[in-house]
Amino acid sequence: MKTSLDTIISEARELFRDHGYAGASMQDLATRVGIKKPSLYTRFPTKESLVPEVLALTTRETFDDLPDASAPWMERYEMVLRRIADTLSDRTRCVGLHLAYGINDETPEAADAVRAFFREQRDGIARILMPAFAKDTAHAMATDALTRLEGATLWAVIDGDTQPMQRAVEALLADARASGKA
Amino acid sequence: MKTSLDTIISEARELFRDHGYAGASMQDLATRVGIKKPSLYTRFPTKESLVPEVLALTTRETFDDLPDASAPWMERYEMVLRRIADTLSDRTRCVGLHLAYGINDETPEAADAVRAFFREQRDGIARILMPAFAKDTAHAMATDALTRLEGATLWAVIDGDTQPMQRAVEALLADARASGKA
DNA sequence: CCTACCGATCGGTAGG
DNA sequence: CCTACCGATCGGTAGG
Repeated sequence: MKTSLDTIISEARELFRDHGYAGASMQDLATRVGIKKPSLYTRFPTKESLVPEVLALTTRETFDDLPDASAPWMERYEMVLRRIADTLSDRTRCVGLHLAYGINDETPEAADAVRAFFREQRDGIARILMPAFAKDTAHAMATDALTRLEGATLWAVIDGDTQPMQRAVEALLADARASGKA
Repeated sequence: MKTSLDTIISEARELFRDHGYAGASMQDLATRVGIKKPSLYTRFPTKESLVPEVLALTTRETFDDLPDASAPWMERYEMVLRRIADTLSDRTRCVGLHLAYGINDETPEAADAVRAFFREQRDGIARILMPAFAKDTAHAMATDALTRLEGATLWAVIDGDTQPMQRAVEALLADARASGKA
């Protein structure tokens, strides 16, 4: 029975999240999915090639099945922020941030994928805010929302404390409610 | 001529910041400071033992030479936030965050040092806010300030964009001015 | 999907 | 502060 691509990508994500790009090994990944290391290389030509797949999976999980654009923007905004915050609280670290910190000039494809990932996250959130805010404002708000949620993972990592994450969500929602057009 | 401890610690910090704990090698560090790898081990028994030193240096640079406690709290708060933000913008990544994400159960001394580092950062900022806020409020504000500054490094890393960092500083200062006792 | 293997590099040590 | 070395592990390949 062939090990599914999705299983490999999902396990690779756990390794990248917990150990970073340099700290995650192809041998560990092979062991996790129950095959030998050379078999991994029949699906993925390099370790680096796993990065775009891992991030694409995360993008899908972030934005799939949101209420459609006919729903109130505030409802959609709240849902996406809570979804991101819950995932980060649950997994402690953000795989995108760990990869962003860990990739460098020697892994340019991975670097491009990380950049694209966070731009998609930001643009996806900004689009939700577009009905109620000017384009530039929506972009800045989306950037700052991600900034606060990502930063809050620090306390989850060192203390297991997810209160800063919860405070960030509530503050962001209150800001949006206070300044957005109904 | 013996290579000074401070030089080694400072160079180790650059490596940890840019490559993380797993990605920084003792060989690279030795090459940077111009000695052979075994000579490093006459000063530091393990790679892990560099972590507390690196973070202690950073704590000193964060809090040394602030205006003393007789100065207005807002002046001291602004100075420490700008100092942290400028360092993070300048270096792109935060060494503490990269280490926090990279250490694990196999490096317990490093994990303890990272925890202590961020508690000191938070407590140092909270103490500055104490004259104007209740203790719990000051702690939460300090935690959230660090959260936002650390999160803003994301955009510095992926885009070289330091505007989110500047927005975070201005927002934090405005919040403090609005809610603090004169 | 496997066994077997490659050169390079890892953290760290022996011994001077 | 050095030369020389240790076993382990790295990403990746040959060949079936």
